[in-house]
Amino acid sequence: MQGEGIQYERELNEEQLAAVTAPDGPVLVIAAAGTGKTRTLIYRVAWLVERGIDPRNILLLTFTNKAAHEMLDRARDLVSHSVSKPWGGTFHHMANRILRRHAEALGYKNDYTILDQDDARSLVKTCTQELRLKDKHFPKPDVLLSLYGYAASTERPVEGLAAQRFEHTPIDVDDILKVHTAYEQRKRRLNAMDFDDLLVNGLRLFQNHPDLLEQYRQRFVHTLVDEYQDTNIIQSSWVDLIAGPGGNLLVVGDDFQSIYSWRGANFRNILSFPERYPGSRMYKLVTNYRSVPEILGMANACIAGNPEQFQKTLKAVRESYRKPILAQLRDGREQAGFILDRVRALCAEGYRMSEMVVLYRSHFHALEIQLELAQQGMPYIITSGVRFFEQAHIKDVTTLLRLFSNPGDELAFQRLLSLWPRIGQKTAVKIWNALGRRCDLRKEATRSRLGEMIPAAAREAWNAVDLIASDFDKHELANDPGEVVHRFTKTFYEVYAKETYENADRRLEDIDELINYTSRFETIDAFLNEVALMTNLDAEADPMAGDTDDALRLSTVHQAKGLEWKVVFVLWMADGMFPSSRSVNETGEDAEERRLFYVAITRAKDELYLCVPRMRRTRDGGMNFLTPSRFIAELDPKLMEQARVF
DNA sequence: GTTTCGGTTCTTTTT
DNA sequence: GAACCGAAAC
Repeated sequence: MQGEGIQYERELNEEQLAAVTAPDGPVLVIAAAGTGKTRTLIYRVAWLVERGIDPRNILLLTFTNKAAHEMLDRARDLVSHSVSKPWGGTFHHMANRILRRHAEALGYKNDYTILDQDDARSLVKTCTQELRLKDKHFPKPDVLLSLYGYAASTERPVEGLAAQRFEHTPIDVDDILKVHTAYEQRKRRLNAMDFDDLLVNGLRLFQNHPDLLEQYRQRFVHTLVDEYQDTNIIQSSWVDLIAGPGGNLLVVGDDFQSIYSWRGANFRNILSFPERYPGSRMYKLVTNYRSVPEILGMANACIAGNPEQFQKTLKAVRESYRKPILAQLRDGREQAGFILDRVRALCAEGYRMSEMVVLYRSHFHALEIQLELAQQGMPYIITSGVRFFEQAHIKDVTTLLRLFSNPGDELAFQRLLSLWPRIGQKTAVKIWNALGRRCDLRKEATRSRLGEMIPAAAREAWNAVDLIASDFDKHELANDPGEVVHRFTKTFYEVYAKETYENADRRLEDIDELINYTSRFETIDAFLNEVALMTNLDAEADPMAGDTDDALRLSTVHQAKGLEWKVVFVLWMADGMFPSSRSVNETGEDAEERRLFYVAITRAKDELYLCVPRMRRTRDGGMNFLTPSRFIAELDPKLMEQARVF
């Protein structure tokens, strides 16, 4: 496709073409699963550029880094004749990009630190400890953080939410608030923002500084938003401001696939778009190219009864094939056995392992099948719970970078010192305070004072860091994050890892991969700025991914969103597991879980297997009988085929 | 007083 | 895995 040669009529269907060539002004595109949503967005960008819009004046917003990369790459290919490139990235990414230039307007310094989940967790933990609230029944940092995060992303006060959530517990809401206040103060003192702060401050910046808003409004003549159904109120307000009333805003989404309400997403943002933007146009994409009609039939049926949605029915274009298969199984072991058998049979039919996926509600549901796959030597890839950049060893080796970049980064300081022998939390805090709550390793005076305070057992470890620090300016290490990590690993962490971890080799390989990855960044600051907003390496960077061998993928349904496979297995279709009892109990509804089930079904192109085990082993060795998932029970049995198992 | 070690328990979903 | 707890070691 060479720029001017895009044949819109030939390359798009009627529905897509209408959306792509929509006139200026607000546009809502309801794009059901597998109807070419990404294609539509990309062609819209191309179309705008062809009509004379400078790509730099186009803003493309997504939720995940992966979607951002995919779209920006494809859009840039399509408009390759143009010199400039569209702006784009995740909401967090864009907020960060803007805040880096204007954070001072909100009382931060522009070199603020971004706290990832792990950092935020330890900060909340410290706050809880300092307030002497740490006892058995006090909520864990993760629980508190999810509450605070939910409050931030729904613009509701913590107080009311806390009262609600801890209603039938002895927990004092005042204590929850005290920790919250302490956490907020602490972040300010550290000049740090967590993920929610990025969005909240991004919005505040535009609300409080109309001059800045105006500047960016002029910059972004056209705004496009992907997965609009997953926006929270902060994100949608931010988009409203950037676009302005009647602005050139095109949002794409599918209310059927809204699955992030637990982190504040509000699918009413998409439902109310027509009212919020009077005169907006709406386009619907319902022609599905992905799945066979049998799978679409089930998808349509499973979601139809949900309340509050834009009703739509997926239209099939593919030829009739096999019905989805319902496999009734004894327990998790039989389930694993069944899947392995089917995978082998399908391979014999000509499918590749990488064309199949095993989906489940929660990570721990995949335990048994993982064991079975490993035992039988079948290759698999799992997108696990812990993200690449949040693994202990990766965080360990980046602490030094953080401290060089921001000498006031207390979290980094404490993590670094805790790696050394005979230094735990208490000692680290003591030394930090003695240094004046700041540790600029580039200053020789700081280094010698630190050296004096280190316990004898930690001397050797300290010397390794001292050496890197004294070389820092001489060798311009600020411009070489990989070199710093490399030196740190060679002179200290390699030995530490071997002493600490059973699987040290694998972890050291990860570190090599990390060093390799840093080469694309010119400075430590540039690297750190990106790293906090990244999740896992293989989703981001093509050099690492791509060449993975043919393997079966295991994934949560959430992580599978937007992807497709020829064959899909869904595990543990039992009430309490899918739908998750926790979700149903907390919200009192199962509509979102049903949407999640819809997402799972619509990932499948050719074949779909729903596994229903009858019982599950409990931790104490007993057996639990399971009720088949309501999502299966409410479907017409004619929509599926019973599997003969063994 | 602190740190370390060993055993135990628990895992929703993500930027 | 990794967070947690209690007990032993420094």
